[in-house]
Amino acid sequence: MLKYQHIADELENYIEEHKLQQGDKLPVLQDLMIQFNVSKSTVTKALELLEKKGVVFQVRGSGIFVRRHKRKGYISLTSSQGFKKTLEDFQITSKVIELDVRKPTKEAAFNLNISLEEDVYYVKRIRFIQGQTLCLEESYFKKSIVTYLNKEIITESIFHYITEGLGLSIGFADTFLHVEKLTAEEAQYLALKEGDPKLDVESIFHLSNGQPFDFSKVTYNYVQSQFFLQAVL
Amino acid sequence: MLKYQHIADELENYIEEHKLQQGDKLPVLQDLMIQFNVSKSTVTKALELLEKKGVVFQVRGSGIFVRRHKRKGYISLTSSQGFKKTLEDFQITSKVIELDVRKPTKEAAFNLNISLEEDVYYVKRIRFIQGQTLCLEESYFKKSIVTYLNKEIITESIFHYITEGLGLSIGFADTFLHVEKLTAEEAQYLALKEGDPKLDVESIFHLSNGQPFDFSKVTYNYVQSQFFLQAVL
DNA sequence: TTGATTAATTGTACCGGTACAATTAATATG
DNA sequence: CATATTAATTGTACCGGTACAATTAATCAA
Repeated sequence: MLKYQHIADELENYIEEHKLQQGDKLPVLQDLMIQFNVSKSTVTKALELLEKKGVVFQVRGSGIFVRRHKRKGYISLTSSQGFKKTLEDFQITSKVIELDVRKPTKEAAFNLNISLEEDVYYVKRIRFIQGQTLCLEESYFKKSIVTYLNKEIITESIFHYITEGLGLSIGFADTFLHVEKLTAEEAQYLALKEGDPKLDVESIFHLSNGQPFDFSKVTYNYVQSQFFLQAVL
Repeated sequence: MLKYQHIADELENYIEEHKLQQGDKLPVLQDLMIQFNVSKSTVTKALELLEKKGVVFQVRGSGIFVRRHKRKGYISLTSSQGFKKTLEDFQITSKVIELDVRKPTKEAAFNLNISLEEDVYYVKRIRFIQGQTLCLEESYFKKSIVTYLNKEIITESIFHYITEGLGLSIGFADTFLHVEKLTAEEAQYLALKEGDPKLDVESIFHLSNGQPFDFSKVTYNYVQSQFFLQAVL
C-alpha cells in the first residue's frame, strides 16, 4: 500500500476513533513526518487527500484541523456509489427487477459513447434504506468492459465486483441532477403518488483510462433524498 | 501569481480555445516542463488542480487527456456560487427582496455556530436565468466577518466583494440538498404552483481559516434545476 | 502474420532540500 | 496594560533528483 494512503487512513481512523470535532487540531506536519518516518511531501500528499475528502483543512502558519459537519443521514454525492461508506449505520438492501444483455437505448448509447448495436448489461433494481424505498435504479454497463454480471453480484455491490473481481480501476464520474415529477410507473415502485417530486441522478462512470463503462439513472424518493457534498473552493 | 496556477489557467484556456474534446491528448509532462520552464512537480501540481476541476485526467504510461462532458446549461455544484463561470453564456440577474441586519434564526445560528444574539446580515433575493425565475435565496452572513453590505453589492456578486473588497479568503463549503414540495409563498416567488417539486440547497461557507461566515438556503425552480458535478473516484 | 518478449515512453511515489507567506507567540515600547 | 514590533511556528511553493509502475511501441520468434 502507498505510504501516503496509509497515513491518510491512519489519520482518518484517528479522527473517527477519538471523535474529534470540527476545528480540533491535529499534530503539525513536522510531528507527522517523524511519527510516520516519511518526508514532508509524503505527509503533505496524505493531507491533500484528506482535504479533498473533506476530512481536514489546513491553515498556513496555524495547523491542520478537523473538518466535520453536524448532519447525519445524508448521502454523499462524491463517493462512487454514494452508499456503503457514508451510510454505513443505515441498512441498505436491494431488490433486482431486471437483469439482461441487450442493446442500449439511444440515450444510453449517447452517454456511453457507443453504437446502438453494442451489447450492454441492463440492470434495474430498487434500493431500500431501513426498509423504506430509497430509489429506483437503471444501469447500462458496457459488456465489452463488464464482461459478466449475475443476480448475486448486482444484489451486492457492483462496483466492488468491478474493482476486485474484474480487476478494473474506476477513475471518475460525471453526474447530472434533475428535479421532476414522478410518473405513474415510478410512483408505484417508490410507493409514492404520481406527480410527487423526484430527484433524478444520472451518472456516467469512467475507468481510470477514460473509457466510460456505466451509465446509470437513479430516481430517488424525495422523502429520503438528502444529499451532501463538501467542496474546497 | 503562482506558477502552477498560471500553468493550469493556460492549459484550460488552450483546451477552450482549441475546442478540444473528451479524450484529446495534451503535451506530455516532459514537454510541459520545458514549455513553461518549471520543474516536474510544478507541472504535476497544475495538473492535479485541473484534475480536481474535472478538466483533465491522467493515465500513467499513456498521457494527459481532456475531460469534457457533452451537456450544456447545467449549474456546477462544486464552484462557489454555482453561477458566473459555468453559466457564463446565460444571463443571470438578481432582484433584492430584503436586506437588513438582524438576529439569526435558530437554524442559521446552529449552522453558523453562533449565538442567537450575534448580528447577521440577512439577504433575500430572487435570481433569474434568461428572464426565468431560477431560485429564491436567503442568506445569513456573520456580521463580525462580513462587516458591511448594501444593495449594490448584493445585486452583483457577493462573493466577489468578500474576496476582493474585504480581502477575505474563502476556504470551503458544506452543501446539503433536499427535495420537497413548494409552499404557497415559495410558489408565488418562483411563478409555480404550490406542491410542485423544489430543490433546496443549503450551504455553509467557511473562510480559509475554518470560520463559517455564510449560511444560505436556496430554493430552485425545478424546471431550471439542472446541476452537475465531476468527481474523481 | 500473429503472438510473445523487450524496450521506450510517460505519469506517480517518494526523498531531501530552500525559500517564503501567514499565523501565532514573545518581546519590547509607550 | 494595551499595542506595536519582532521572532518563532507552521504550512505552501518550488526545485532537482531517483525509482518504479502502467502503458505503448518496437522487436523478435514461430
